[in-house]
Amino acid sequence: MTSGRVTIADVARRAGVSTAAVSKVVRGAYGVSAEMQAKVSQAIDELGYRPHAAARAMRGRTYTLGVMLSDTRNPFFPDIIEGVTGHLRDTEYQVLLGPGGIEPKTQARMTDAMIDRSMDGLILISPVTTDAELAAIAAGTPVVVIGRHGGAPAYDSVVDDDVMGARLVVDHLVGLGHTRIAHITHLERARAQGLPHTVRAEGYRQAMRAHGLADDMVATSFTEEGGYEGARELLARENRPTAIFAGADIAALGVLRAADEAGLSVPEDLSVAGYDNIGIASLKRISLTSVDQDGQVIGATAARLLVERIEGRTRSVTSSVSPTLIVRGSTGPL
Amino acid sequence: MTSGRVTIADVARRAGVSTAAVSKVVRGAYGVSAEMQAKVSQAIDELGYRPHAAARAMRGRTYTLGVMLSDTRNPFFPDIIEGVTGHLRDTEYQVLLGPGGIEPKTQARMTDAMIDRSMDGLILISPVTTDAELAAIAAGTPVVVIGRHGGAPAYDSVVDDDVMGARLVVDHLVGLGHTRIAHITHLERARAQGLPHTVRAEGYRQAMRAHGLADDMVATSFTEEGGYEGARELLARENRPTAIFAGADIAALGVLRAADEAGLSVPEDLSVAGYDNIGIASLKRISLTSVDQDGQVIGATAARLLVERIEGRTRSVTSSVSPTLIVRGSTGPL
DNA sequence: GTGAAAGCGCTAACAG
DNA sequence: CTGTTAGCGCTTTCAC
Repeated sequence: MTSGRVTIADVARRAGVSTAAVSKVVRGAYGVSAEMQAKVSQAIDELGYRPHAAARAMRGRTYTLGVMLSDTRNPFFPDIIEGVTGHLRDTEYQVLLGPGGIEPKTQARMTDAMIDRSMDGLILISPVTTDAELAAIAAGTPVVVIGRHGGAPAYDSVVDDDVMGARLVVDHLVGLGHTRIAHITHLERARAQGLPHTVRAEGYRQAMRAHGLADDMVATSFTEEGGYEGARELLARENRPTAIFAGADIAALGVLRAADEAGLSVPEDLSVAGYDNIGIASLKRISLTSVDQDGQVIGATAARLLVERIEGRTRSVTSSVSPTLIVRGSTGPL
Repeated sequence: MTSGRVTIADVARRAGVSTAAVSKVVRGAYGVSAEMQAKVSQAIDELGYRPHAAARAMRGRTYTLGVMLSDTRNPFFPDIIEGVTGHLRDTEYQVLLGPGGIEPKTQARMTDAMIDRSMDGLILISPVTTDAELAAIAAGTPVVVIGRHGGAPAYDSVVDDDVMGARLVVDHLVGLGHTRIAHITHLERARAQGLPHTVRAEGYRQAMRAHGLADDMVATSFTEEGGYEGARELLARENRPTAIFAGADIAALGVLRAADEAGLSVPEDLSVAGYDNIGIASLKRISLTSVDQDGQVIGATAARLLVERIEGRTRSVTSSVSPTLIVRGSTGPL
């Protein structure tokens, strides 16, 4: 092993060509003869040359795409990530994930860090930020936003049709005879709009109104604990709901805990539904009725749109994925 | 907004100093007067200057640490990540996660990608690779390996005492009167040694022998499906085990599903224990007895060791974290 | 204590 | 089709 790293100059010397030629071969750029291609490729293999990403970043691309995760703990993310990496598997792009946390400040720090590192494009999952900030980011770097409704010209969007998802749940519960159907949503401190929970809550409200029913919402957080607290509050009411629709499965798990503790049988005494159809929802012991949004398709779509943008598309695209209702044992007739 | 990005030269011009001076102030390097410091800082704020990571990478550090994730779906990871990011919160370092997948090949591709991107250090979580490859990586970049026993001089290690964890489970089950205690482990295709599942299996075997009992293992995978399949196989035996110890909670969830489907009550007909104490293990409906390894501490420790290495330590360190047994409702007397 | 200047490895014109 | 050359933004000697 030589002292330093193998550079393009080493390869050029070995192959007896110029550094520019090596650069072209590496990038598969136009204008190289087959002979040159062969010589250089051989030298690359012999020397074990690997392009230095930072040096590339100074002039061209980094072939790095960043995915900003808003909450590492959300079991829905692995599906999206799998969709993204799966779509990019046979390309030159590498995917790096940035744990942004749930605070606007930490998320902003993360996106800044990704931009500082010259990433070629960014996928932001449910970013908690203002439209203005988002537009500012997208002005300098190709961006695809996942899970935020009401797209903007500056970036592409991939969303689940959350209004439809919420309606599917309400229709299902009403069909079972329920009328006192409560909803647990996520309390947002930031002034961000069009986030999934907001739209789900709005869809819930619309669907209830369409059935001539009064809505009943409580805002905690999309965590197991948040669902638990929300359910405790709802179940303590004198005329308690007979069904609870949690805006996320993770919160629905908390609802189930609260029901267990209150000695209520599910679904006999209380029907429970969630959203996201996370893996454990299908466990027999959980058997949670949930809305499935196919994270893999969402992730793959986001990756596709991002690459298109990087490669030149400027017209904004919004892709909407239709959810489906998965009925399981946690919901039943009144 | 000017056409290009704000560079160190812009700041220097504004502050009326040299670029070298600005560089020193930005890095907090030795040898700058308070006056200089103030002038430059002000110019940085006014211009909104941000250091260009790629340019820095050409000469010095990138202030980027990479965490290679071997399986995004493992619910145990968020704890580790939280520990890592928490420890690094008030430092200049940024953490980027690399989804390496479960294949040796994809993991290698990921670590290569991280090295190409000049990351200052790498944390590898349960990497599936040979000791030789690991040593080669660590020769060029500071590395901390999580969850792999039998450390090496080239890198630091943070491990859970898996032998102890397995013993805790076996002792607990034997104390409840069980003698036919089976273990579900992960089938490794690669020739990697010292991975957690291997050590847990070995710990299980040792503990069983210490009690004068015969071991009974089945190797599938640490997934919900793997646990399900393993349990199906075990429960189909004529003299079926009365207790199943799964090497990971995620697999234990599959065991519970198999038990439910077979019409077996837990823990009356079958005791089930897992490992990792993932969040949902505490849900009343799951109530899984499990071994807790405090991922936050593991993550924070790994981050601390990595920074120490980056800053010059060369002596290898291995940090072992003691697990604890969390007894819940899934295990009971025979 | 401060500044001038030489690169780090690569890409993008532009000549040949 | 191939080679020469000029930087990208930053850090780092080394003079002053």
